[in-house]
Amino acid sequence: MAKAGLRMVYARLLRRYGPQHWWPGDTPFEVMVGAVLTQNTAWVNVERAIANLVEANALDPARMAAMSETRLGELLRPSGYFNVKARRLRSFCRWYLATGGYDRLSMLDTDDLRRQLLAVHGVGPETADDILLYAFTRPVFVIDAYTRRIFGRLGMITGDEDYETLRRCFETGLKRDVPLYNEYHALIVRHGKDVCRPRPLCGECCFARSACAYYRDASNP
DNA sequence: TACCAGGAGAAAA
DNA sequence: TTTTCTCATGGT
Repeated sequence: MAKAGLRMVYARLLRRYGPQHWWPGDTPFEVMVGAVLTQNTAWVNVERAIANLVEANALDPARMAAMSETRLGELLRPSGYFNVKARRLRSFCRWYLATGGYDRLSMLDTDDLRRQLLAVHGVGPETADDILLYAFTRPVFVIDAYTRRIFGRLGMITGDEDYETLRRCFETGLKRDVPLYNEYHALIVRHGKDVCRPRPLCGECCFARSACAYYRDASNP
């Protein structure tokens, strides 16, 4: 993928939306919990589930690991897939405690930490990379559905490449820079929510053609 | 009413 | 190995 194209899209997204100040979460552990809960789920519903955890004084790896899946599922209900996510979060918390928590995990190199995350039940490539970038501040580019849709419509990718292929595309096309990866992914999500929807909701973005007319038209901000 | 949302794992082909 | 199915609440 053309490096100039990647830089151009970033510059235009940043100019249009400004810094997004991601990830919403007060602690690295809360970021990790949010990364699991947001799987195929709107963030507003994740916030409700996290609020339930805080209210129950359960936003803690030891307490979540000790809680029954049924009880944890009740707290996670607003985020959807609550039975699935209760099991995944308990698996994650058991792993997190067994490995010694944040300080010990921070000592691992990025590749090793990524391999360990991917071995946890319920942590796939996107969730692992969310955690690496936003909780451990590692230079890993997160690929999500918005990334595929936006860059597919721009004609820069086909959109059906496998995850690792796309991650390499972005990481080799951009300098290894945590603040850049952080902001770029946040802007992609913002633009995806804003105008680059699955179906046309406004005239700003072309949904009928393979390329995105919005970014082809240099007069747009 | 139908679609969509910051995926992942299991089952089926 | 690749594709399809399942999980679920809440907003638009």
